[in-house]
Amino acid sequence: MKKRTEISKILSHPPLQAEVTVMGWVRAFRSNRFIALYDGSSAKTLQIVVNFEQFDENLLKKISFHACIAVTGKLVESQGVGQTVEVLAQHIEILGESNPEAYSLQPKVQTMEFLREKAHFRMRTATFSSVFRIRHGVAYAIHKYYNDRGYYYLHSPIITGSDAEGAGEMFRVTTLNLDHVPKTSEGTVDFSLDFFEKPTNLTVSGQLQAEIGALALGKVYTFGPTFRAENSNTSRHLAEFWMIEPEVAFYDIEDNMDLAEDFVKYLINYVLEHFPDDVAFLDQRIKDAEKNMKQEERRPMGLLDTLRFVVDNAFERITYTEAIELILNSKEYKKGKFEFELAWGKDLQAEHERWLVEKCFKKPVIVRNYPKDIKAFYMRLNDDGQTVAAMDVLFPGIGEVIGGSQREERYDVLLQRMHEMGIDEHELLWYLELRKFGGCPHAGFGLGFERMVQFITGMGNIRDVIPFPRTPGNAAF
RNA sequence: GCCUCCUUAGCUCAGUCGGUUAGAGCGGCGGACUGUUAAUCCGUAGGUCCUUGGUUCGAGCCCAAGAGGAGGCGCCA
Repeated sequence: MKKRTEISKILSHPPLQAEVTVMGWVRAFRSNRFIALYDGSSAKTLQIVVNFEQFDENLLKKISFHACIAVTGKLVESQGVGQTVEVLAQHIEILGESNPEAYSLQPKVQTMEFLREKAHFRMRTATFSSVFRIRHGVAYAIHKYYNDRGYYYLHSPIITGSDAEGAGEMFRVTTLNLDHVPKTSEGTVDFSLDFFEKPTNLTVSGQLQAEIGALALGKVYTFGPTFRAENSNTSRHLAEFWMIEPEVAFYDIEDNMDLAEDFVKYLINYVLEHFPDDVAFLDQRIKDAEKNMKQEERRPMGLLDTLRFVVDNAFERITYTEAIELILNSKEYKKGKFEFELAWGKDLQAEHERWLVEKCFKKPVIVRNYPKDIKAFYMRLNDDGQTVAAMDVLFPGIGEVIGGSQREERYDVLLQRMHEMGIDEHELLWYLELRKFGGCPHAGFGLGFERMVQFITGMGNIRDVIPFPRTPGNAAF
């Protein structure tokens, strides 16, 4: 294959007056003369100028929307205002035709719902290519952040024999013949004949295994797929999503909050620094879409301004008890603007979290020290005996992006909490033994990867920031 | 799991009180133009009004069931 130059390289260091060969797909062909070509390497297109009198008419007709072409020509300064350089085409080859009469995408704004059903084509659009470039950037930045700080990447298992995490409904993993399920003499499923000789599921969290790592390697993180079989139908939930779970020995809840805040700010900064064109495009895309919307439906701030604001300001840190008081004393609550009643001991509803973030503080909020009864068994009991050292990081628009805690390192207290919450201690003997032998204070959290990408890209639906979303009733592609 | 809304041309939608031949923009196709940036201008084709059943002289419109989709809530990341 002839050597090609990537569009991003041409745009960043233009080899003016040199002959270049570019290969990519047609985003637009205007006036039978100007091709906007993209090849995935940049959010920007490269303008190809075609002197149509010099080319065969049949060839020109095949330069249609999303057709794949190779162009050789001289790179020159552009005469137009929309771009700095352009290629004067000397030779054009059609690598892959795209018959516009039959092709399902069109050069116009199409709805996210329509494009979601065309997942094999949607990545070709400007919006989705920007989203997935940024998604890659966030993933890379996660590894870079932890690697640069001496953390070890720990691979927690995807198939788990434990169903005690309590993080949600699980997907069963089995090789049993579902048409003829073997039964025990009691009539229950005989899992001793299954592949693992016991019931197994897809993981809902790598946290408990990460704790094993933290108590040996000091600082670890997991970053992998997790699965929840909840029948969740919202723009913030997926059945298959990716989660980052750092776990750190000798960290308490304060250290944990510092880490969470520093971490997410780093990720946003990384994208702002390395993907400015993509962020600018998505920012403009949202502004264009909001032109036809009422004032109250628009975002309070543009995407770029929101990201800069989050990076430049300290997150608000309050306790659960303070949060309850703020909400109960708010004029909105007194006027009955909230759907759900609130009282100490009840979990904050989405509307309460949104009020704290978007109305009260107008910035990300970390809420800590929740009542023990509404949180998981492994969270460390505070001295008041009523609350646990849990923390949630709440973001505007998408709510909870991080949930974490200082873990209960005291064997007796942990055992007691497991009994209180009906957790079978025999299932988690290994977890208890971590406390019995060489235990120490430690803490960690889980960051929802797609929720983070959703926030950074400003996409309204989490299904549009993962290439192939899995949701109830949908596992296409 | 619960609640609400939607389904009309390839796409996005309009369609009045139930009334004759189903409307627009974009896209496609044909042509004109040629330094465009969502190019522009002229012309043109394109419809199982989601499906099934019902009410009615008459249904895109009303009723019922089903299918598909979206939004909100809960669960959480």
